Amino acid sequence: MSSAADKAYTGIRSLILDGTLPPGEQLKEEELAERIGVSRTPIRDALRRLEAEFFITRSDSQRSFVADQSVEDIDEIFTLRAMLEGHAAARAATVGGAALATRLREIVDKAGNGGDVDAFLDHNADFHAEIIAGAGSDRLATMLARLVSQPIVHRTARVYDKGQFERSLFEHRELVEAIERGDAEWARSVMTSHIRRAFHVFEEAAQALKREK
Amino acid sequence: MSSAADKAYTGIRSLILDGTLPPGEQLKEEELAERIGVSRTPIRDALRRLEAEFFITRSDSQRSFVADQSVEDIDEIFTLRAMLEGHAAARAATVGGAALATRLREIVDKAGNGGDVDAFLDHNADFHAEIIAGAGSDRLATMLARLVSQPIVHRTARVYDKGQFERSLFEHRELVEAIERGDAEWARSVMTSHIRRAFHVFEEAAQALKREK
DNA sequence: ATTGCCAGTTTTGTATACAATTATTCGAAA
DNA sequence: TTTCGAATAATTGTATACAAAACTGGCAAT
Repeated sequence: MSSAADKAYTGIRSLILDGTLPPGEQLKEEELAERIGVSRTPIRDALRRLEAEFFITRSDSQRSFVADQSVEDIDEIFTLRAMLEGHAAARAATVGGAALATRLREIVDKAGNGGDVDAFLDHNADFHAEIIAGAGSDRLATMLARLVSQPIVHRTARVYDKGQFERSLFEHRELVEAIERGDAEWARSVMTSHIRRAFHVFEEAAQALKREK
Repeated sequence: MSSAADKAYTGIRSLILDGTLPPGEQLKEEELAERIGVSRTPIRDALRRLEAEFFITRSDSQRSFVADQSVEDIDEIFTLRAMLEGHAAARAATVGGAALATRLREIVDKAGNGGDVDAFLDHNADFHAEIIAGAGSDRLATMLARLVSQPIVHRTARVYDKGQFERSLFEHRELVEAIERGDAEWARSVMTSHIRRAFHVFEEAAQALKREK
């Protein structure tokens, strides 16, 4: 991908993810351009992209703001994700066949069951990507990509403890089994629960964090 | 909205909708700029927007092409739309309350039951917009807006006959009733059928068109 | 005190020139 | 004929200057 626009995209994204630009903050093209070290043109591109991915919202007068991340917003994202990805799993079970099941099993087998957060995140990303690809729907894949690039989704896994990693892996294995047998509704259910559970883990962690303060 | 970018967006959209730019055709920024009468900058904006709405796709080297519209593509769009809008209806039934039901009933009552295609399209757009707004989920609304702006969705109603308009109105009334009673699953089912039926109407019309040739 | 409006400031929109990348053509070698 | 590569053309990317629009603050009228 083009260098400056990519730099702008990842740069702004990082500033949002690490909290430098908090929710509600206005994003000014010129300021960002100076900060990232590119001109306004690639910044504008990046803002459009981030808007498509729900990272930022635009006012009616075209001003950009960092999107909210209230618990309601997160709930909304997880709900949509559960629905869309449940659908992806169902379709994958229908059209993926044995080949998909084999690829998924390989990914699951490679996953260490240790507590390495980054290793789990890699495995998790691979696994979900394979299922989404297996569903064979470009638009579905695009919509999910836009939803899942949301900051909060990334952070959720950080609050997982060892037991939750294991539980996730167990669910992944069950999903492989469902897909192996071509049972669409089983696959959908497992995926839906898998994602809804992730939401509640996050929710509890967020509340615990709030109590600490 | 800004004038040139808007002109570019609607201009390119029209060129795609009326078939001047057929599926698969490459869109060249400079050529479009000349054609529409603006510079490349607003054209680029418009292309990004049209990409978000699945009107165009980009190659790995960032070249833009008019998106395919095979029956499979249409099926995919209607399937996603049925799922998302079914969810919207369910949520609307849960959170919308009597106020939403009243607004919906007004829209339905205002709809003439004659065969005026444009009048029906207006009513239909209003009705669905009200339900989506009633669901109170910005991201869901955004995703649906992107899906439904697809060319084919617009064209579907054109092939409706009088009986199908009446059937649509009937379903709208049933939806109001479900929302009035706060029955989320009833609302979801009616909406899902409503949209899936629309798909099959389109599908048949497409096949009939093919046979004529 | 409140409202409305005007001037100044800030921010985004647009055009355009040039740079970088990607595709294509054409000819030479196998 | 086919394939490879270099030259050339076509296309998209980026920076920048200027235009247009939106916001802000203060002042006047009520």
